[in-house]
Amino acid sequence: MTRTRKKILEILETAETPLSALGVEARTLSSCDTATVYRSLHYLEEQGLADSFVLFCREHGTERYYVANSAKHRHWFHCEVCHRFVDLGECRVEPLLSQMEAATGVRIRSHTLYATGTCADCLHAGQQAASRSHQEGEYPRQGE
Amino acid sequence: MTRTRKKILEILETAETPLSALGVEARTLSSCDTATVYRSLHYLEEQGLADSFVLFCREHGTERYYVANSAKHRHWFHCEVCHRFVDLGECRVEPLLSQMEAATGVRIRSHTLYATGTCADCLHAGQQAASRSHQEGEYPRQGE
DNA sequence: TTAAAAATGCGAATGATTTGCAAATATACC
DNA sequence: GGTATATTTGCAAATCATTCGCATTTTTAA
Repeated sequence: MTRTRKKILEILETAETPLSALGVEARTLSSCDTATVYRSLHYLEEQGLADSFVLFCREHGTERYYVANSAKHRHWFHCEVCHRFVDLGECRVEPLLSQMEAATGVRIRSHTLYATGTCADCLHAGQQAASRSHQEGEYPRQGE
Repeated sequence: MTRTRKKILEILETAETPLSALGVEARTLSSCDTATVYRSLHYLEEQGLADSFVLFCREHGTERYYVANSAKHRHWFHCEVCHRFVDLGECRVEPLLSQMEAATGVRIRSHTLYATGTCADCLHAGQQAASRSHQEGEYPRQGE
């Protein structure tokens, strides 16, 4: 493995949350070219050293986020207000997916699950705002 | 609601699978401009009449797919070989998400879950190919 | 060390999605 | 119903993440 790829893998491993390609590039202090970052991330994913998922948010648009695959597979929450990720813990949908596989005859190779909404911090900030302005209402819950 | 938006909603409602914006445009027989299709899909989603999720696949890259929100929220499987969607049935992760909400203090507004791999049809085609060529192996199962 | 293979940097290209603006359509009001 | 106002549509140009071609540099294998 090349120096560049090692460095990028290390960035993913030490990050506490998923990173976009641009986030990774920033953490190399722009010592790697953008194209190289993308190619390295693809490489790491092919090698099973990284996982990724695509997420859309108003602020950042559609971007792909990467996490190191060193620990157990986890799922993430993305705050629509502050745009930070919150760890939702280890994957617990495997059993459901196995049932779906059995029911439909498909062979699942990978899955993507994430949730979006408002994180605890922003929720508190919002409630304070609500008590001041009486404007805050309930967010309807919807799936995707 | 305008004629255009009605037509696009109807396209989503009669589609058996999620559609990309370009898929929707094709089904209007290109009678709507691309920008209008995108704007209408955004409108329908804002109104809660449609849901969407972003999916990456080798063949089509990163695209956003839309489904009508008339029926119960469902989850989808995307075949990496033939690129068709397979219905995985009604959402069954709500209870898990509620637990995650309680554990982390976040407020979930929406979630995305889909799986990718090989559909039953392509699996059979692949097995036939395997019995001829002795090339087909196991796909490692991984999450995202 | 040394040739061949693979990776990197740079700049240009791609492709989905968005935006500005003028024309067309829908809605509100008389 | 008919007109004024607000909203939507079409077209073309712009964005933005991501990818690609190609010359140069780094790795790998012998």
